[in-house]
Amino acid sequence: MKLILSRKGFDSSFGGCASPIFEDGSFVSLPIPEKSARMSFSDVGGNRRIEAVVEDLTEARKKPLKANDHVHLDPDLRIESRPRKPGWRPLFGQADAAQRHLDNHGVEVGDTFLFFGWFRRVENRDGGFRFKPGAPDIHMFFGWLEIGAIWRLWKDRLRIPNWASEHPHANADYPRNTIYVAAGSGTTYNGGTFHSYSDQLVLTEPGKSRSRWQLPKWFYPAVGKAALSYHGNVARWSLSENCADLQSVARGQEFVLDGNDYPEAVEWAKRLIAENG
DNA sequence: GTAGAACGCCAGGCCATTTG
DNA sequence: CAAATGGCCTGGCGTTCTAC
Repeated sequence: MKLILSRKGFDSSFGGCASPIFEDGSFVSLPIPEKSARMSFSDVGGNRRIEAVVEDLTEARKKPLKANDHVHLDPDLRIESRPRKPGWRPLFGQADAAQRHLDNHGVEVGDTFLFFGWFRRVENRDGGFRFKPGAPDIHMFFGWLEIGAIWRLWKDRLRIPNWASEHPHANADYPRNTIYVAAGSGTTYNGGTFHSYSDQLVLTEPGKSRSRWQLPKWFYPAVGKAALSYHGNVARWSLSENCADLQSVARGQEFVLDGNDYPEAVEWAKRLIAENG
């Protein structure tokens, strides 16, 4: 099995601010703006009115984001984000160079995506949201998807089932357009978002900038084995007593780790999902 | 000819610095 | 505080060079 650490949601260029962690510890990864998309912030919050949060957090900017700005809802992990058709399951679409990276690493059915993004605590003051002064910017896991099927839409002729038709990569014409479907059967599936904040979900080393990560010790690149993709340079890594520290790369969306080379990864991911999913 | 190596360029992220 | 700017980094990919 392979693990794929996947950077998704608001970042410094798309969205331009952190996704919020609320005062009760719950959080939501904000979908990135995309003009040509079919849905807006107002359409994808479901029980969580993310459009209000987005407007509050960006209103001081020159070009604030608005509730009816269109968004690319991907990965689509929360059933409650939208009214769903029967049979719905979490989906994740990828294309272009990032999809090639996944192909090159042989990502296949049975592998698991762990999605992370840029998060920061927010608080509610005078009826509006704002980032909590002094709260750190962190990279944090917010959801997962175990691959049950891969729709290689760019080369295989197949009909997208009705329940998946709203996904932004469905009936779209991206190069190497591919959709990953959550594993499962019937109404159960293995994918979703984590329910609330836990230190276990945080990648960023406390007190450091968000790209400096603190990982389990076994993450450290083993001699003769493939390192976490994009992170083969050992100078990026350092070992301390209990963990491996990593200067994560600025570039890249998907970082692949081969469970054959790092057997601890399988249990680690299972536990992360079991305890936070 | 053809496969593979070498090269240069680019995209797309984060971040330090500067500016307001 | 936030916004703008430029630097840095690494895999993808097209082009050219090299070996057979």
